[in-house]
Amino acid sequence: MLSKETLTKLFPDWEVGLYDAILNEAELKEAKAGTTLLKMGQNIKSAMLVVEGTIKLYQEDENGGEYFMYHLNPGEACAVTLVCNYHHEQSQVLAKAVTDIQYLAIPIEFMEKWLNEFKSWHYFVIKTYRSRYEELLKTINEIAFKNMDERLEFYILKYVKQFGTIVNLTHQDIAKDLNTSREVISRLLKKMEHNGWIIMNRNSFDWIKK
Amino acid sequence: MLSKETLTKLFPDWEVGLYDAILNEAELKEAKAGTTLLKMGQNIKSAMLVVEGTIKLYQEDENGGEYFMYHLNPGEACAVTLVCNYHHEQSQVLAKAVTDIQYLAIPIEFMEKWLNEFKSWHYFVIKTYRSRYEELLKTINEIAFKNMDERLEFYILKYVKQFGTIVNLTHQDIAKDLNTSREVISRLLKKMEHNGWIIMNRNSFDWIKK
DNA sequence: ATTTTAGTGTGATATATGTCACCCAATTAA
DNA sequence: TTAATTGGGTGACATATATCACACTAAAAT
Repeated sequence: MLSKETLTKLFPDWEVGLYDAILNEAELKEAKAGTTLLKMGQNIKSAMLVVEGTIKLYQEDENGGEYFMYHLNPGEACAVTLVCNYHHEQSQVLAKAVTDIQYLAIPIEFMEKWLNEFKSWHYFVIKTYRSRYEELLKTINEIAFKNMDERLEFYILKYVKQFGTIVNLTHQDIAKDLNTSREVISRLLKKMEHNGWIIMNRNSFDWIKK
Repeated sequence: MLSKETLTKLFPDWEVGLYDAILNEAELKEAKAGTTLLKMGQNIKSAMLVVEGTIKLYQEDENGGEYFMYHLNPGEACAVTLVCNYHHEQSQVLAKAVTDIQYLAIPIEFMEKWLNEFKSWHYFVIKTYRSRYEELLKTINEIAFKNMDERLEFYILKYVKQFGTIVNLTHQDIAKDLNTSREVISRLLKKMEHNGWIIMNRNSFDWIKK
């Protein structure tokens, strides 16, 4: 069950009334690792705040391509679901649970209301947009200017920062996230192994650079 | 001189006090077409609201590469300059005036203050972030999934939407914005000419597709 | 224990784009 | 008027990445 204490830890900057509003209106949901939480074009019916676990956010194209953009961690919210008007109701991103997760689902009709009622909610929304905007800028920088080897390193570093140096991903997983092919990733990882940046195992490798 | 009337037209959703605050605290500045208004890494000392003209926003990399992301028009604000805390003071984007422009410069010390004082400012900031976030998503979609011919078409369409079907850009201009080389753009435009999508002239072409 | 599947390695080749070299034509400067 | 500059066209080639084909091995399923 969700306690005010948990909320206080996750969202330390909120005002008291907002915790109550969450307790009254939000539903605490769970999802298994691997679940797709939000698809491109899907109608948004509730805002998503992460309580436990990690979510990965992707840009998705018409032909099933995906590009990984950033992680969402406990205390963070999915920006696109914080809809503050009724014009935008379609998701423009793909969201997947990477671990088992718990999240708060808040019906979007409260978004407008809470913006009026709670100053700390207002700040939270701005902070969320701002930080996600920055993540997107980094992503654009990578794709627009970097070759695949650098993008792969950047990708691995994001993983390592989240989960530690043992990278439990197959080459195919990585290839999908970077919208390239498995062979390309295999070859680049081999090169990293030669350079002494990683130690490779089946299904995983260890990032030991520096 | 800046009048309350002008402000009302540009920012119809604001509350009255906010217009007064702008009139008291903002400086109306001008810049010639081509001026760089904001560079990557530059300290942000004021928020930028467009009054007249058009600004182009770019992602910039260490080696001088640029990638065009979106336009800012009158009534719109540069999201990165709407700093609401003092941790982020470095610009992560490059902003250039494409036409002669007028803009409001608001010292960033008012950002925090106005968020507290004016509800309509708060909404304005959120709306700004939200719409820019969406632009970045589109940009990522283009770079991550599309070939240069499609990206060029998308680029031209953004121009056409802003300025009309006569595209007054050299191949070199376009190449720079898409972080590619002039020859590539020349060849793709030639192909579009063959397809009957454009009529080419020196220094410009006319987009006649459909 | 044997078969199947998933993960990986690697050569060969295709394609998109980047780079270089050079040309020509139009415009601008001298 | 002539020279210089800018914009554009195009072949040749380099490079990064995508794609195909196939082999090998560890793990999982039977």
